[in-house]
Amino acid sequence: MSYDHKLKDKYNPKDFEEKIYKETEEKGYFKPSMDKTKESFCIMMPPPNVTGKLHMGHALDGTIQDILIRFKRMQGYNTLWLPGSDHAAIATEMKVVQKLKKEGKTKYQIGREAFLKETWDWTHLYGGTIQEQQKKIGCSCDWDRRRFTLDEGLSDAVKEQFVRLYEKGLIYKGKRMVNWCPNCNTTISDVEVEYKEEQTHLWHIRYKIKGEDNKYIVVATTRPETMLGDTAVAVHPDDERYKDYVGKTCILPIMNKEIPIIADRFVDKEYGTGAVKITPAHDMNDYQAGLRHNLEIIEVFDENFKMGDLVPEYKGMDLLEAREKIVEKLKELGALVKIEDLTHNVGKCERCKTTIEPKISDQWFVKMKDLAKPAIKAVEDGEIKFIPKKYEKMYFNWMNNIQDWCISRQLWWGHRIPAFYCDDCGHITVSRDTVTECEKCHSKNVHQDEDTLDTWFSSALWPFSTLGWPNTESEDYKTFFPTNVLVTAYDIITFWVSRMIVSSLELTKQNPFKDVIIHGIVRDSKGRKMSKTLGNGIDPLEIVDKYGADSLRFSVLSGTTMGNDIRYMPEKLDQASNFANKIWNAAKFITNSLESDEKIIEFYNKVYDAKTKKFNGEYLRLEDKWIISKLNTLIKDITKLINDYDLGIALDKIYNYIWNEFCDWYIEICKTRMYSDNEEIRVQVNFVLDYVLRNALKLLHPFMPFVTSEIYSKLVHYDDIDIMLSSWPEYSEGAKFEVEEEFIEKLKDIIVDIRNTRATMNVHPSKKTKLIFVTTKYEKQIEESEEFLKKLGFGTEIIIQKDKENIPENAISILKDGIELYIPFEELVDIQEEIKRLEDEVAKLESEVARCNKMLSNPGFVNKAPETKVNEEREKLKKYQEMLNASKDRLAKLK
RNA sequence: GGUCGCAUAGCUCAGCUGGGAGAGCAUCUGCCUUACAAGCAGGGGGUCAUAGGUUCGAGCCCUAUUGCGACCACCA
Repeated sequence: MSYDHKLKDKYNPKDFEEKIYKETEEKGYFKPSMDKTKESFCIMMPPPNVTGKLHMGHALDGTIQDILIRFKRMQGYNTLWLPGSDHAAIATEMKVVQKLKKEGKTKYQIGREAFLKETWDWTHLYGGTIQEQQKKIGCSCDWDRRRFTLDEGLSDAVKEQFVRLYEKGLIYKGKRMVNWCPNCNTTISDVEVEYKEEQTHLWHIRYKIKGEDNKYIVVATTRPETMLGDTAVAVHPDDERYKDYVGKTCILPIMNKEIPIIADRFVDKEYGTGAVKITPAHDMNDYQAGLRHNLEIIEVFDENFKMGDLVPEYKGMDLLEAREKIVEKLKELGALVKIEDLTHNVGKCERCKTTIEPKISDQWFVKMKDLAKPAIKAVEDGEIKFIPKKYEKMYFNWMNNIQDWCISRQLWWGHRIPAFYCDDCGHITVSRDTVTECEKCHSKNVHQDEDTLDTWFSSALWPFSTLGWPNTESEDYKTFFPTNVLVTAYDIITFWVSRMIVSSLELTKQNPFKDVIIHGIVRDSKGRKMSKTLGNGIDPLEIVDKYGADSLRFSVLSGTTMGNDIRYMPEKLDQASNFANKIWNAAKFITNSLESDEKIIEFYNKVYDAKTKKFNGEYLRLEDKWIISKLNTLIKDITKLINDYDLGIALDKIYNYIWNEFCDWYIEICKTRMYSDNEEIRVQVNFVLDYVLRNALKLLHPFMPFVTSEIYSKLVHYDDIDIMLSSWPEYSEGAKFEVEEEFIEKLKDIIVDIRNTRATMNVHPSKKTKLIFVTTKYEKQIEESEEFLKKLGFGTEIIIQKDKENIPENAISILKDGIELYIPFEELVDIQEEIKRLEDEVAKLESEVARCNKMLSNPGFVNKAPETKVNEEREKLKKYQEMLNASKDRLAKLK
């Protein structure tokens, strides 16, 4: 059989990336093998918002997961990477609301049912784009198992969770001060509030102390209009100024109402006047204080955030208008002490920029304290590990101070709360199925709660709802749960990761995953967050288009550490595509000159014993053993690094091996053999080139799947397996050649030294001379390198001898541990130059010897440092001393 | 305010349980050497933020200071 080994002349990712993705997906390579004899490995992709577009964060997230999946797949695991998307309640609902707005409609006009239909339509239309984009960067997920948080199965899981928690008394309905957006008419989670600096005033108002003439307490407020609802004035308990007032009452102006003066630690003595008016209905802090002190809650505004009817005069007024009127009135009454300028942060709705109003309302809550306990323990016990570990602190900090979780949202797009109210007797039924009859009074007048659940309530189930839970008998659930790894950014540890652990432990009694890999955020080259408003975002798809997916993947990972933010340097893309190009050219060179597959395979069978995994060194040359040995170590390192999730370091190591060792050194060395007339020699070197490249490509494949795939298919065909399904290289003792490796390192040094020496001596590169090696240790190896050294143009003749006899007087010496090299440059050498060079060398060696001596004469070091370290130093000293003496001798002779 | 993190070459960052300061990019020098100039061979460049402490020995451990960042809470 003959195969096509030809690579295109130029590296151009467009020629093959899309093609390879399509082919491998069609062949079903992304699906799990479901081989029962194999261990399973599963990652759940954090579901991107269905409204989302691929950004650099996704690119990083996807790349990390894809690397792990491809790595485990090659290692033979039954691998599943399950993708999907999140319905993203607010984000999606807003998109549709905006669309309706353009058409001149509101969601209330068209009604809930029609609105949901619109939203589903929108979702079907735009929801798939991010998946297509993930394919472009090479994500090898099983797309057939893709899930959506509003899928039927997942919705059942959500109901199941709600009902179970409710039945255990862990979900309750309660009043809570929430962020309310008067424009969107909904509560907003704290995360969706953005703070903006605003110019305003601090109004100082005095409240008369009851029963004392001319004694007042002055409060400072930014919101005088809420004073109508004041039910107390608070001061700090340690505040000397107000000590006498605590326990007394004062008179609320305008309302002419008597309210108590209380002491509470939340008051900041330094701020304002140190006295605060308490309006429990319209301020988070005041509400809490109100609860602590049992204060009445008086609402000042009506539902539409106009003035209520506390004072008929202001009824229906806009808040700002009312503020003016009230301030005027206070002035009139002489209660206004002063107006201070103030800049402070005001909460705004992230979507519509309306000022957020705190509001008391009925909401559903999950009691978190008890649920959090096992979740904390799982991490404490190390059953769930965070990588890097520092993020466990963040997790603990959140979990140990956990508050009850408000899960209801006044939105339509989402899982509707499965609670049903009887209009006649008010009884609440929580049920998995739709309730049409009150279970208490059998009235048919029942209606379902209008609200939906927080998006995270469904995302919390993601690791198992996607596998069929609550059906714990499903094949996928049994095979893949608990999952292995979760990959995400640190900003959602609290909202998502913690809640998945909680839900999973409560509902399945198992940990949802074992390792949580936390990566940083991709920032721009100046270190700023990428954002739409700044316009500094980098579109990963543009990069794929220009540089290819492999380069994108390389650029987000190379030189990074897990967990740290990544400053995205576009220059890395050049580095990446240069690298791909380098491999391409090397591969082109190798495959173009390949002998026939049959001959190479025949040689392979001769040199390698598959049973013992051992190379027969007799058939290999020095440099072959060296590169194979290096590869062997690399395999071990990379496997460990990926298992430890040190992906950035792993990638850089492979990069370094391929470029600096394989291309710049090994291939250069091999050229003479590749052009040899002797077929045996050619086959031998072809085999090694192919062997090393093949395995290096495998190591690189998880990182850069496309270019490795394309090249791999052009190498010698031992079998027809694509690189994706080929087996991960294994470290083998039989591929280790220790002595030679050590020698090659020396040889490299020697060559550099020869070059440098010639440069300092001003010897023209074309001028050749004899090289005299003096060694008792490496005769054999030098003999093997002879051809190579000559080819490099270093010598006309290589002489190897055991002692220093017959060395010309003025030969230049290069001293290495175990080898001395003499270059008789007599007629070319400037004696003065050589003396200078030797003097430098002596100085260098002297300082080394001094350093060793210093350490060894330090009694602390000798007595307390580990013995191995001390011996190391002793040996170094001996070595340097010898070299120093040799150099000194020579210097003396020259002089 | 609470919690956590970061500070190392001009830039972006590595640096393991404490034991002679590293990579890539940039820069400089010499090379169009038959896979690759998107390349090859070399060189220069650092008081490891500051001040103390522990230690025979600190980039690494401890304390304080300065600067930057993140998360949570809050901003009457």
